[in-house]
Amino acid sequence: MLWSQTFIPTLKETPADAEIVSHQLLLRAGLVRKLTGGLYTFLPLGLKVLRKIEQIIREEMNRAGGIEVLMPALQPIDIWQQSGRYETASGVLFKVRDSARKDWVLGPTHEEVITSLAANELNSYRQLPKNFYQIQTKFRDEIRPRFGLMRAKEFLMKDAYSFDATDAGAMTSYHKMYDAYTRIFARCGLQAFPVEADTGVIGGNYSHEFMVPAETGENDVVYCESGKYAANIEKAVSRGPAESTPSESTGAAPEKFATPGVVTIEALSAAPYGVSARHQIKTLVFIADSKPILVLIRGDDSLNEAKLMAKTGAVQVRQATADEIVDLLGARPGSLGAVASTLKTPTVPVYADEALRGARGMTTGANEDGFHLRQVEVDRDLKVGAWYDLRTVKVGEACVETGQPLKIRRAIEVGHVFKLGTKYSEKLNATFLSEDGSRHPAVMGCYGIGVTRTLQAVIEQCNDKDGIRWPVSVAPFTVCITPLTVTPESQPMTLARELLAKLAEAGIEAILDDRDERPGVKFKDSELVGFPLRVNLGEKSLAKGEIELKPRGGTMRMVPIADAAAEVIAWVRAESARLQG
RNA sequence: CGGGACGUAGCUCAGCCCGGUAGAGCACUUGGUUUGGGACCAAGACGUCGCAGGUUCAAAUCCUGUCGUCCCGACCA
Repeated sequence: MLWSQTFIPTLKETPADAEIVSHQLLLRAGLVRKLTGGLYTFLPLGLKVLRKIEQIIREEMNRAGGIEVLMPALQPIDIWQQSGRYETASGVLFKVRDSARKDWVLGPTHEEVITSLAANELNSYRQLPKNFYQIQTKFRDEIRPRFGLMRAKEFLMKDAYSFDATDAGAMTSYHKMYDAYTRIFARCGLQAFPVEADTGVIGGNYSHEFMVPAETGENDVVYCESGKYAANIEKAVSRGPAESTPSESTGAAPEKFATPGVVTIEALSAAPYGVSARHQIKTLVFIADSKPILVLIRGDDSLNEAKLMAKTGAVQVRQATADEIVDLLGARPGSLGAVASTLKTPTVPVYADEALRGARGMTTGANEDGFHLRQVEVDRDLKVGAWYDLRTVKVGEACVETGQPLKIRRAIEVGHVFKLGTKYSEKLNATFLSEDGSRHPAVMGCYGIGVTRTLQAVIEQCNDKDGIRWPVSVAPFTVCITPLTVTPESQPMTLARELLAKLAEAGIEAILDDRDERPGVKFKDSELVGFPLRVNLGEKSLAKGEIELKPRGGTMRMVPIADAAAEVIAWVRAESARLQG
């Protein structure tokens, strides 16, 4: 490929609306251009990278037994109503109306479609297991698209769906995908690691996310340095808070005291009250699937809403408004409590975090503005409907596996594997006949990789002050041939064309920078775009019979003209081998 | 949806506070000189100052509304 015959609009300056380095480099290296918020055009080099990532995914999915299909992006709403997600996922659904005024959905994911297919086509245990996958555009009405391709309204995703006859079979399918994902990210040159994950609206009961460590990620990962435990903070557990919960008896009954104007944990910890956060019970009011619930957390802990949803099985949870709270409890936020004798509506369900078990000598709101209760004993004074682990793990707490202090870091989620069970197969009638003639719903799994997000994650992880540093496996071109003179019959240009042809013969994709630009411009551009290896052909070196090999981010090496092609091929093969996993 | 910032040339930005004929650098066009790390000189082209309304003799500048973008939060498969 000749540089002059493709389209690589590099930018010297950083675009104002790109905040994080990978987004800036996507634009500066001429890989993508924005149409509007959350929608991007892939330019030739960006598209080449995308295709290479897709190819790696295809190879590994095929190796793991995946069968490629392509499903419609435009979907009828009835299957979404059938699965129950027309309501629960309505926040991200793009809906469109046709000329007959019928409504459709632009697919944000494809469980409904693939399960409909399975319902029709997979009728016998003899056909199982099956694992279908596709690489396809997804549409999600993200509330706030951001960071370029990281969170977009339209993006490319690889999604796979497995169908098994048994739970054990489903676990095998799951682990095949888990292993395939490990290989895929390694081959893309990404350091990605699996963590235990919450399943969210998609449902199911077992799940891992593949995370790329990055400060700009949108996820917090809790991990133990031993490597024996890692989990998304939405799911993470520990051996409990660093400081124990008070359990000493302090009195025969709760005692009401005036706390005018005190509506925060901090204010109650300060003089003149001096009730440490650890001695307080935080009472939160949520509306879970349209019904109010009380959630109790120790004062120095914070509620983990993902856990609340997972543990209570609620599909939609939101904080109650101030008015709803006054209606329910007769007091405003800041004076709320769950002490049974103060509850205006004693039937409201009360869920408490495990850390509050057996707590005594606690202080909590009196459900009367400006008053709190002290000497509260949880077992004696409260009616807790259910105990759950609802708190968010904090740095330094003991790892459940090793007891070592846990750490937290930010990360980008590039892949997610779920064991779904029979949630969708039951609702959409994807059943099969087993050997004994009985009918069962297929046991499903689903597995996603954000292809466009993976592309950007590679940039986020592989860059320096000069630009991108593509791993050879996904680089738009592995070699950039750079003659410093480009007049057609000059020695640099002649040798450059010969080298391009020899590399092509060896199956190596190179780009020849035939632009009539000063050397500095070409060097800067090739480093910005991030080709793994640059070959300089300049009059000075050629006069000495040498060609220059400059790996991106490495040191220059001179090789005899005659050996150039062989040296380049050897370098590329060695680099590729390193990523093959 | 709440909070914040910003919309001026293709890009990065100044001008706005304090109203008075639209600016710089880069990019682009032409000519010349250069040619191993984002060259230099000269000439040139490029704008309904996001949009709509208002105040005013006069609005990029002040006021109101609106649209868009980015960030934080909420939300999020």
